[in-house]
Amino acid sequence: MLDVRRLRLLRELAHLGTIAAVAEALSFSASAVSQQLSVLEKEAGVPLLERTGRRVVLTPAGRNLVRHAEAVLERLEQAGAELAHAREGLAGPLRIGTYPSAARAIVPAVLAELAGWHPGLEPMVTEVDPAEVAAALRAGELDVALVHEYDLVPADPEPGLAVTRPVFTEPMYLAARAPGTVADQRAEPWILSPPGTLCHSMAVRACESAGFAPRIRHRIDDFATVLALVAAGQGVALVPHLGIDRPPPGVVLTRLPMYRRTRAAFRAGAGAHPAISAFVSALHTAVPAPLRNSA
Amino acid sequence: MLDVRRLRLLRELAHLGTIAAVAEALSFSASAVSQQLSVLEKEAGVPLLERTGRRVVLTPAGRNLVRHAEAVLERLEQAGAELAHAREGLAGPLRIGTYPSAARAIVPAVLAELAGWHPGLEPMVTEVDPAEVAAALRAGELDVALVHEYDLVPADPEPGLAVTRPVFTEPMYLAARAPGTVADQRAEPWILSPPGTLCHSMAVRACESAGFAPRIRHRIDDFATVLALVAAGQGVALVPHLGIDRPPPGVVLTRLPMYRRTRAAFRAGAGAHPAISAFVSALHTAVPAPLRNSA
DNA sequence: CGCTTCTCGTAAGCTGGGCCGATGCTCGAC
DNA sequence: GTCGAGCATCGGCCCAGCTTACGAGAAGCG
Repeated sequence: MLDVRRLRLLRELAHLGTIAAVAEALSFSASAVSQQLSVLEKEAGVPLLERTGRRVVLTPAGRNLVRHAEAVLERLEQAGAELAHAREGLAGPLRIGTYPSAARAIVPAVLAELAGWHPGLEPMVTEVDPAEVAAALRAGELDVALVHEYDLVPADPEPGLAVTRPVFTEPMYLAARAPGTVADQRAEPWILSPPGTLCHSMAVRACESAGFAPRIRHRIDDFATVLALVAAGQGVALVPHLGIDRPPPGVVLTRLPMYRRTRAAFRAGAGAHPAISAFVSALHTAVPAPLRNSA
Repeated sequence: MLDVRRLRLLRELAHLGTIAAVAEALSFSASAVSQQLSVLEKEAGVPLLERTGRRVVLTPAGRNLVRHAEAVLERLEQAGAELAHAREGLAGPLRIGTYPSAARAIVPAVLAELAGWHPGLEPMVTEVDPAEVAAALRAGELDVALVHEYDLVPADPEPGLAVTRPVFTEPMYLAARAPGTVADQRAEPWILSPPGTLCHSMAVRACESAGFAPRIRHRIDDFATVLALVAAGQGVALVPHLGIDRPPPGVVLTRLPMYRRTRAAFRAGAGAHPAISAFVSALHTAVPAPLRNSA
C-alpha cells in the first residue's frame, strides 16, 4: 500500500518544482523530503524523479502517480469535511487568505457576518501574495482564500484546488487628472503594480489592446498610494473598484468596460466543509449589492 | 489530514465486527488497533465507535467515514496497479486464493499457462475457505481469488472488492445410484457440505424448490469423498462438474439445469494490475472449452 | 578559471509515535 | 456464581523518520 504522506510530497513537488520548495512549504528539512521521496520511489519500483543537473523533474510515471495522489487527497479532504459537518456547533480556527484590497474593503464585514452566525468559529485572516496562495492552500497553511482574476488575464485552474463561481465583480477605473479613455493616455507615464503580478499583466494588456505599450514610471502595489500619486500628477493608473476608498481630490475616475472577478478558493474536496461554505455564504451576503454576483 | 492507515483499520472493523478480528486479520495486537482507532476518533472529533456491552459498533458517522476510506483505498490500489504496469517485466509474488475443487481441477493448468507468459511471476496458491476469502483479500494476504456462486444463492457484492464477469460456468449433477431427478430423491438420505457453506445452502434450496427438505446424513466438503459415499450407497448428493474426476463405478450422474459460476475477485482498484489481469487471462484460456464463458 | 550559490544526496544521531504484553473492567453465556 | 470474550489502559521498548552536518555536482558571475 502506497503511503499517502509520501504521495503528498510528490504532489507538492509536481507543483513547486524543487525538493527545497516542498520542504519549505511543508516545514520539513530538505533532507527529510529527499529521503521520503527516495523511499516512495523504491516502493514504487519505477523511477519517479529524474535527476537533471541540480534539479529534479518528474518522470511520466511520476506525473501519473501525482494524478492518483490528487484524487486520494481530494477524497480525504471530503471525508474531513463530512466529519466537520457531523460535529455540530461550528467551532475552531478557519484560516483565511486574502489579497490586500479585499482585506481592507470586504473581509471585515464578512467576519462580522460570520461571527454572528457561528460565534465559536475563530477566523484568522492572512494577507497573502496571490502568487503563493495556491501553495499555501495545498500545504494546509490556509483553509480558504479570496482570489481574483481579470478578463484580460485568463486564470488557469490550479490542480488540487477548487474555486467557487465569482462572488463579486468589480469594474475597473482609469485614474487620471482628467476624463478620458485608456487610448488617450498613450503619452502619459503609468503607475503599475510590480512586474509578475496579475495587476501588472492586466494593465499592460489593457494598454496593448488600446494599441500602445505603457511607459512605466512607478511600480506600486497599494491602490491608495497609487491614487495619491495620480493626484500628484505622477501618472495614470488602472484601479479596481475595491481599491478606491475616498479618492484624493484631483483624481478623475473613468469607468471602463473591464472587470475584476473575485472567487473563493480551497482544497479540492473541502467545498462541503461547513466552515468554508459558511464563509462563502457570509461573503455573498456581506458584499455590497452593486458588486454582488447573484446566483 | 486523516491518516489512511487508521482509516483502513476502521474499514476492517466495519467488515469484521470486532477489534480483535481486525487485529488478527492485519497481524497486530488488539491493543494497537484499539489505540489507533482511539486516535482516529479523537482527530475526527466525532464518535465513530459506540461501546455497546463488550462489543463495539460503528456510529453513522463511522459508517460514513468507511465509505470514504473505501474510495481512498480503491484509488491507492489503482495507483499501485499503474505502477506495476509501468514496471516492465512482470515479476514477483502473486498470491492466489482458491476453493478446493478449482485448486485441483483448474489451477494447475492456469499456473502452467501463466508461467509460460511471465516466467518471472511467482504465483503462490492458497486454498481458502470461501467465507474468509473476502477478508483475506482486503487484508492484503491474497491478491486475487477464485470465488463461486450458485444460481440459487445470490452472492451479494463485497464492498472494497471487485469481481470479474463469470470465467466459467459448470453444470451441477445429481449423484445417485440410479438415474432420476432431485424430486425423486425425496426419501433418500443426502450428503451435503457442512452447514454455513454456500454448497450447503445451494443443496438445501434445490431440494426445497423440488418440494421437500433433505434428510441429511453426512456432512462432507470433499466431492471425491462424497462420490465415494454415493457409490457406497450412503446417500445422494449434488456435485458440480469440477468436483467429478473419475467417478467411482456405481455412481450415476444426472445433469441438472443448475449452474455454479466462478469469477475472479480482487481488491477494488486492482483490476488493472498487470499480474492480476494476466492471471484472469490465463484463467480464461486454461478453462476447458465446454465450461468457458466467452466474452 | 575560481568563487559563490543553489540543490540534492548521504551519514550519523536523536526522539517520539506506535507497537506489544500485562492488567483490569464489563458484559454475556452457562 | 464462574468463566471467557472483548475492549481500554498502562508501562516499556524500538525503530521510522526527523534534524543537523557534510559532500558532490551544476549553474551563475566576475
